[in-house]
Amino acid sequence: MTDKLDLASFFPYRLAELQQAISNSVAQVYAGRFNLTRQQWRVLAVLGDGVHKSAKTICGLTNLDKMQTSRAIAKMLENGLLSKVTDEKDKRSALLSLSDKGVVLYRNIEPLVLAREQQLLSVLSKSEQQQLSSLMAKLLDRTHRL
Amino acid sequence: MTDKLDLASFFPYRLAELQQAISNSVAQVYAGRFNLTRQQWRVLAVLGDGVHKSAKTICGLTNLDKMQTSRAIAKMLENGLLSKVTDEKDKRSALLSLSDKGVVLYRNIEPLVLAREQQLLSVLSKSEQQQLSSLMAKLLDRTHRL
DNA sequence: GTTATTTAGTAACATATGTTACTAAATAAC
DNA sequence: GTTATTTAGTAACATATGTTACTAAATAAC
Repeated sequence: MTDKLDLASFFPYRLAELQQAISNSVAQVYAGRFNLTRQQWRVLAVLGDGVHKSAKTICGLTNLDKMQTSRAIAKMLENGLLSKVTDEKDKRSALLSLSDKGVVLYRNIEPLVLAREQQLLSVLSKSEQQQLSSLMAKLLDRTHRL
Repeated sequence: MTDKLDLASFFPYRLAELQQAISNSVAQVYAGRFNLTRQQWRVLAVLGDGVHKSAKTICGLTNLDKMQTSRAIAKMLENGLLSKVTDEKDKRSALLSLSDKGVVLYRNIEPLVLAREQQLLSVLSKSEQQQLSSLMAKLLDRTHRL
C-alpha cells in the first residue's frame, strides 16, 4: 500500500496536537483555581479592557458560537461577574461589562495567564517568536482566502 | 483599567483560531463528499499504512479519547470500512484494519487531503515551512516538559 | 493453581455543544 | 404610518463528548 500520508507529520494534525497542549496548559491557570470554562475565560478577557459590549460583539471577538456566548454570559451573570444594562439605543440587546467582582477576578487571572504564555513561549527566542507570529498570520490569511 | 492582555494577540488564542480554520479547511475535503467525522478520518489515516492495530494503539496514534476511538471504530465497522479480528495473543482486544472498501476510500481521500495541506502551506516558502515545523516541535516539547 | 490486581473495551449516564424555532425589537418597503 | 423583513438573543431539541461503572480476559502475588 503506497501511502504518503503520515498522520504524525501531517500539518493540520500537528497543529491540532500543539493547540490542544497549549490550550490545556493555559486552562490549568484559569480552570482549577478560578473555576472558569474556556468560554467564560474568553468573555472575561474580552471585557477586560473595561469597555461594555453587546453579546453579539463578544461573540465576534471571542470567536465563540452564538449559543456558547449566550450561555457563558448567562452563567457569569449568575455568578455575579458581569453587569448587564439594556442598550437604550437598541432594546433587543444588552450591554455587558465586568462587575466589581469580575474586575477583581480579571486582575487576578490576567498576570497568571500572561506569565503562562511567556513560560510557554520562552523556548523560543524573541526573533523566533516574531517569526512564528508572522507565519501564523500568513496561514490564517490563507485560510480566509481559500 | 490597566490591561496588557489582548485576546486577539494572545498566542494561545491565535493558535486556537488558526487551528480551527485549518481544521475546517481539511474537513471540507473528507466530511462532505465522504461523510466522515474528524475522528473517523483520523482512524482511517492511521490504518492507512495497512498495518492492523488494536483500538488502544489507534487511540494513542490519533490523539483521540478512548471513547471517541471506540465510537469511531464502531461506526466504521457498521459502515463496512474496517475489518475486526480478535487478537489471539490477547483475547480482550481486537485487531483492526481497513476492509477493501476502507482501502478504496482511503486511496480516494488521501491525495485530496494532501493536496489541501499543500494548498494551505503554499503561502509559505519551503524554508518557512521547515522553520514553522521546527518552531512547533519546540513548543510541543515545551508543553510536555512543563 | 487459586486469589488479587491490572487492562482492553464498551455501556450507561451526565454534561457540553450545535441547530432549529421562536420572541421581541429594529429597519425597510410601500 | 402600516406591513414585511431583518436582527439580537434565548429556549427547546438533537447530537456529541467525556466520565464512571462494568465485563471479560490477562498478569501478578502468593
